[in-house]
Amino acid sequence: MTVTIYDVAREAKVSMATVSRVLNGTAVVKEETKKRVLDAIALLGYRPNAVARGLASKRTRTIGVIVPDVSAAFVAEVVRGIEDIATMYEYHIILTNSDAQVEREVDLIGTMWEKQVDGIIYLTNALLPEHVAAFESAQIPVVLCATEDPERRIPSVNIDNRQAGRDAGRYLLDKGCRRLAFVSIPGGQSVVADRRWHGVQGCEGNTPFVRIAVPDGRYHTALPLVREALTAHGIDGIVADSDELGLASIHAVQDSGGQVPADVKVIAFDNTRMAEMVRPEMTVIAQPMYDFGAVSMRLLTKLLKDEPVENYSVTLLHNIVERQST
Amino acid sequence: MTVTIYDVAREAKVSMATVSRVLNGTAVVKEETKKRVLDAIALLGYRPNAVARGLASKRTRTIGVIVPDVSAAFVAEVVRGIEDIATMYEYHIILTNSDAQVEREVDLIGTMWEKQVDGIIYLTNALLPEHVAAFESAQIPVVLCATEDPERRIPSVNIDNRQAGRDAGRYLLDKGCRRLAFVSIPGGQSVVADRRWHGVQGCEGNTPFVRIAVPDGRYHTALPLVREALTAHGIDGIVADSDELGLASIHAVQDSGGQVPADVKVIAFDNTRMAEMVRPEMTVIAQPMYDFGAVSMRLLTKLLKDEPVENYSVTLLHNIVERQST
DNA sequence: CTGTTAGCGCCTTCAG
DNA sequence: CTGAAGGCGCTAACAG
Repeated sequence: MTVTIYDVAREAKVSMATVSRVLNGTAVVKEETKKRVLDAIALLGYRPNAVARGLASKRTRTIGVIVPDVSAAFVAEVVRGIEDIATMYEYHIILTNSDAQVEREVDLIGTMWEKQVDGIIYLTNALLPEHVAAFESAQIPVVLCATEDPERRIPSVNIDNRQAGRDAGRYLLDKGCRRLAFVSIPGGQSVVADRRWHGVQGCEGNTPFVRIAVPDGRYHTALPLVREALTAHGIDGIVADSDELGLASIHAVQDSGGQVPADVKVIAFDNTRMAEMVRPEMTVIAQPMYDFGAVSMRLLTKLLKDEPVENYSVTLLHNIVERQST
Repeated sequence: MTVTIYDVAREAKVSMATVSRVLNGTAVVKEETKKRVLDAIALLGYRPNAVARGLASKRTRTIGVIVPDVSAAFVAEVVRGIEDIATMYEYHIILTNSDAQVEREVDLIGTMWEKQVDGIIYLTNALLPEHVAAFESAQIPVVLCATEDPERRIPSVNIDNRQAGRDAGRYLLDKGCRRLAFVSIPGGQSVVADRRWHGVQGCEGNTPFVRIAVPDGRYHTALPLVREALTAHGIDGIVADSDELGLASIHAVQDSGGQVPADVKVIAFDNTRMAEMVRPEMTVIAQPMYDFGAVSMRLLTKLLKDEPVENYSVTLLHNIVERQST
C-alpha cells in the first residue's frame, strides 16, 4: 500500500540509488533514465517519506518556533513572516506556545531536540541562563527574534529598543508635551520594555517621567491604572509599550474628561492592524513585525547552510507613523 | 556524540529492547532494572530520537495544521486552541498558511503526507472536490475546523452559521431596525458567509435586505463601500461578517454624520479581542474561536485512537454579547 | 552515469 | 521478565 523508493526503482528498471539521485539532484543522471524514473513516480503516485529521509540524512527540514502566545497580534504577524520564508526555503515549522514560562520553555527546547529540528526561532521576554544552557546542550542553531540577549551570545533580530524609546519621548516633547508617562508591564519582566523605558527617560535630561506598570499588559487592566496616574501626575504625553496599552491610554484620557490629542498625546509601540482601525487612529512606533520573522528565518537558513553571515545580531529599523493620537 | 538507545542499554547492562520498554511502557519491566535504565538515561542525558521512532512506529505524533493566514486574529485564536490540546495529548503541530489558494492547499496536503503527519486540521473558505480528493489519496484523518463541508463527508467543527445569521438579523429587528445590510466578502467565495447571509434574510419575511460585498474583507476597503450603501438604501441595521468589517461599518456610519447605535445599529461576527477595546464597544455574535481549535484537536485525537465518536460533525454554540453598538 | 551496501535510531515480533 | 533479530524508507559512500 505505501509505495516506496524500491517500487519506483523496479517500475523504472533502475536501482533505488538512481531514483534517490533524480529526487535530490545529488548527481547527474542521464536524461532518458531520469525520464523513466519521473514517469514511474507519476504512475505510482510516489511521495518520498520525509521521516525516513530525515533519519538517513540527519536533517529534517523543519524548524522549531517557540513563542509566548500565537494569539497575540504581534506574535501572529511574526509567525507569518517566519512561515513565509520557511516555505520559500522548503522548511516547515513546528509551532509551540510557552506562555513565557521558563520551565516550559526549557522543556520545549528539549522536545525540539527530540524532534530533530534543524534550527529554532525563539521569542520570549527575557533570556535567562537556563535558556542559554538548554540551547547549548541541545546543540541546535538558534535565532532570537524580537528578544534581546544582553550579552549577544546568540544570533538575534531586533530593533534598537532604547533608541526607539528615545525617539518616542522626543517626538512627544517636540509636540509640546511636558510630563510623560510610559505604560508597560512592570519593570524587570521584559528586557525589551525596560530598554524602551530607559530610552524614554533618556530623551531629555530634566523632564519628569512616570512609569505606569500594568501587571498583565492587558487593556482592561490598564484602563483604571492609567486613569489614576493621569490625575495623580498631570501627564500630557504617553508612550505605550503596545497598541493594546495605547488604546487603553487613549480611552483612559477620554474617560477622565480629556481629549486626545488636544490634552494628552499618545504614541504606542507595534502598529498592529488595529492601530489604524481605531479612532482616533493611533500614532505609533511601527515595528517591522513581519520582517522580524522573515529576517530571523532567513538568518537561520544561512546558519544552517554555513553561509557567511556578516552580522549575527541584526538590527531592523523602526519608524514613527504619525496619525491622529498626537 | 549523539547518545542512542544502545548507549543507554550498555550503561544499564540490559538490552536495547528493555530500554525501549521502559521508555514506552510497552511491557512490564522489573522495578530494579527499570531503575538502572532510568539512571543510565539521566546519566547520559539521553533523548529518544523522534524521527527514528516515527520511522519505526509509523506514527510521528505530529499533526498538520493548514490555515488561510495565522496573522488573522480569528485564525490565531483557533491555532492557539489547537496547540493547547495538541500539547495536552503530546502532539506537535506543523503550521502552514495557504492564503486560501486552492492549488497551494492541495499541495500542502501532499507535503503533510510526506511529513507523515498523523492527522490534519483544516481551515478554509470553501471545501472543493479537489480538497476531498487530496484528503482521500493522502489517507490521513482530517478534521475541518470552522469550515463547512456541504455534504458532511468529513468530520468537522462549526457553529450553526445559518442560525447565527438569523439570530443576528432578528436581534436587530427586535431593536427596531427596519432595513438591514449584511457586510462580508462577495457571495460565492465563502460557504460560511453565504450561510449567514441566508440566515439574515430568513429572519423575517418581508424586510428589505442588502448585501454589501467587500472584495478583500478588509477595513479600509469596506469603509467607502458601506458609506455608499448607507446613503443609497437608508439602512438602519448592519450585520457584519467579522469584527473588522463591523468596525468599518461603525466608522462609515459616523463618517456619514450618523450615530451608532442611535441611527444605525451594528452587530458583528467573531468577538476577537478588538471588539471590546473599541468605542463604542461592539455587540457581537461571539464565536468560540479557541474552542473551534480545541474541540477539533480533541476530535482528531479520538479519530487517531479509533475511539468511538458520537458525532462526526460537531456544532458549537454561538451567543450574542450585547455591548454598545446596538 | 549507475548499482551495491551499510547504516540512521528505534519499535516489535519471536524466543527463551 | 528479558534478549536477539529484522525491518521502517531513505541517504551516502564506495565501487564499477
